[in-house]
Amino acid sequence: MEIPPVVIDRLPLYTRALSSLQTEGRDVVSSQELGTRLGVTPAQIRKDLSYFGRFGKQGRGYNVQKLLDELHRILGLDRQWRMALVGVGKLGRAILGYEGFSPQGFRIVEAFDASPDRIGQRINSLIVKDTRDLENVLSKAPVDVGIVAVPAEFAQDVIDTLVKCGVRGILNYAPIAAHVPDGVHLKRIEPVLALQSMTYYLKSSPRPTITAARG
Amino acid sequence: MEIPPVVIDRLPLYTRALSSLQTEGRDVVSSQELGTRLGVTPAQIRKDLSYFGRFGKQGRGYNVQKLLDELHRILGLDRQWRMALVGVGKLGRAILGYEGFSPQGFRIVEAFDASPDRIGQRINSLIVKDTRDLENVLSKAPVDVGIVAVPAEFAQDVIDTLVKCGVRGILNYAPIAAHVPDGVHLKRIEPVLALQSMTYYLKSSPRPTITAARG
DNA sequence: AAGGGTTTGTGCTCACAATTACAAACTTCG
DNA sequence: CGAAGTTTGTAATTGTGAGCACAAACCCTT
Ligand SMILES: NC(=O)c1ccc[n+]([C@@H]2O[C@H](COP(=O)([O-])OP(=O)(O)OC[C@H]3O[C@@H](n4cnc5c(N)ncnc54)[C@H](O)[C@@H]3O)[C@@H](O)[C@H]2O)c1
Ligand SMILES: NC(=O)c1ccc[n+]([C@@H]2O[C@H](COP(=O)([O-])OP(=O)(O)OC[C@H]3O[C@@H](n4cnc5c(N)ncnc54)[C@H](O)[C@@H]3O)[C@@H](O)[C@H]2O)c1
Repeated sequence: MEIPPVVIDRLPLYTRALSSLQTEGRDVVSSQELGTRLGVTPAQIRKDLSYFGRFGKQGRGYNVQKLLDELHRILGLDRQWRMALVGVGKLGRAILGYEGFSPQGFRIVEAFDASPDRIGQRINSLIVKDTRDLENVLSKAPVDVGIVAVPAEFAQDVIDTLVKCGVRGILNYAPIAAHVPDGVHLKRIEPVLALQSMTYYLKSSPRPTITAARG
Repeated sequence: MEIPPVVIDRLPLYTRALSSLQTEGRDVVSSQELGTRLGVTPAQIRKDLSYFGRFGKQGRGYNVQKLLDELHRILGLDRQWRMALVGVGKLGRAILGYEGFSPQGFRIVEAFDASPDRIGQRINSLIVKDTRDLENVLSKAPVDVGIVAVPAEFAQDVIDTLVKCGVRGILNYAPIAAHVPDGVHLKRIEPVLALQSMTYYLKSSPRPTITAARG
C-alpha cells in the first residue's frame, strides 16, 4: 500500500506533540486533544494513524508511550542518522551549533567548506574539512543525509557530489530548484519563498491600527 | 474567486525561475521550459497563471519581464516589507546576516532579544533592543512580519506579543505548533520535521555501496 | 452487571487539485 | 502568403485527500 506523502509529513508533528505529553507525565491522549494542540481535526489524526495499524483503544484514546514508539518505528526514528554539512558560513555555523538535531537522533558527523579560512577550523569538536575531499571522506564513512548550506550558485554541484557519494537524503537551504535522481529524497528549507507567498495574503488586508501600548 | 493556497505557494517558485531567465537575458519562455527547470508540469503552470489572467501568447510563450511584473503585483512583491526579528542567538544572527531577504524587498528593521548580553549590541547597523520594549517600539514604527528565533518555550509568548502589536505575518523557526488568531498568517521553518519525514523513505531502501572514489 | 458516556476505526461523500486533451492563436519558414 | 509547427488557455476528466457520521468497543460509575 502506498501512503500519501502528506500523511508522512504530518506524522512528525504527532511525535512532537506526544513527546510533550510524555514530558507532562500523561499516559493517554485522545485524537480530540491531540488535534486541538496541533490545529488538526481529530478525524484526520485517526485516519492518518489507521494507515499503519490500530493503535488506540475505543472509549479511552491512545497510550502516549506506545503510540510514540510506533511512530518512531514507522518513521525510522528508532536509530541514529549520520549527516554531513556542506557550507560552514553564517547559516552553517548556526546549524552546527543547533541542539535540536541530536535529541531526535540526527548527528552531524562531518562538515565541509571550500574556503581556506574555514578549512581546518574546529567548531563544536568537529574539524571543517575541504570540500574537495568530500568523496574520499564519505566513501570511508558514509552518511545518510547531506545538509547543503552553500551559496546558490554552488548548490547543485554540491548536491550532485553528495549523490555520487551515495547520500540518499538532502536537506537543501540554498534558494534553487535542485534536481536529484530517483531514489534520492530532497527537502527544501526556504524562508524567502515562505515570505513571498505570505505577502499575497498580507497585501490585501490593511495594517491594523494599534491600540496604544502605554504603561 | 478563492485561489487555492497550493497555487499561491507555487507562484514564488515561478518568480525565482523568471528572475534567473531574466539574468540570462531571455525575453520569452514557454511553460514547457519553465516546467522542466522547476520540476513542475507545463499544464500546472498554465493553470496556475490562468487564475489571474492571460499573460502568455500562443505559439510563443510568456514574456519574461511582463510575467515577472505581473507575479510581483499579484504576490504583493512590488513594495517593501518591514520585518522584526525576535531572538538574536546563533540562528538569529545568521538571519540578520542573510543577504537573501533585501533583494526581494524584505527588510529587517528591528531586532529584539531578552538577554542583557545581546541587548545594545550592534549587528549590521542594527541595535538589538530589549524584548520588553517590543510593544513600545512597534507601536511607533509598525512592521508587517515578525521573525521568531527564540527557544521553543518562549516562542508562543513572543508570537502573542507580536500579534498584539498588529503584526499579521509570522515566520516561526521555533519547533512548536504555534497558535495565531484568524487574520494572522503563520509560516513555519522546520528542518527537524523535514528530516523526520524524510527518514520514512530512507529507512526502507538500503544504503548503496559506493563505487570507490579513487583518483 | 447494566447503562451512560467516550473514543476509535472506517466506509462514504464531497470538494478540490492535477492531468489530459484540444481548439484557437500565434510564429516561422519556405 | 500558406502550411507546418508551437504554445496557450481551458473544458472535461481523473485522482486524491479531507471531513462526516456511525457502529463497535471500551471505560466508569453506581
Ligand atoms: N543565513 C540564513 O539565514 C539563510 C537563510 C536561508 C537560506 N540561506 C542560504 O544558505 C546558504 C548559505 O548562506 P550563508 O548566509 O551561510 O552564506 P555564507 O556566505 O555565510 O556561507 C556560505 C559558505 O559556503 C562556503 N562554500 C562556498 N562554495 C562552497 C563549496 N563548493 N563547497 C563547500 N562550501 C562552499 C563558503 O566558503 C562559505 O563559508 C545560501 O545559499 C543562502 O541563500 C541562508
Ligand atoms: N540554529 C539552528 O539552525 C536552528 C534551526 C532550526 C530551528 N532553530 C530554532 O530557532 C530558535 C533559536 O535557535 P538558536 O540556535 O539561535 O538558539 P540560541 O539559544 O542560540 O538563541 C536564542 C536567543 O533567543 C533569546 N531569547 C530567549 N528568550 C527570549 C525572549 N522571550 N525574547 C527575545 N529573545 C529571547 C536568547 O537570549 C538567545 O539569544 C530555537 O527555537 C531553535 O529550536 C534553530
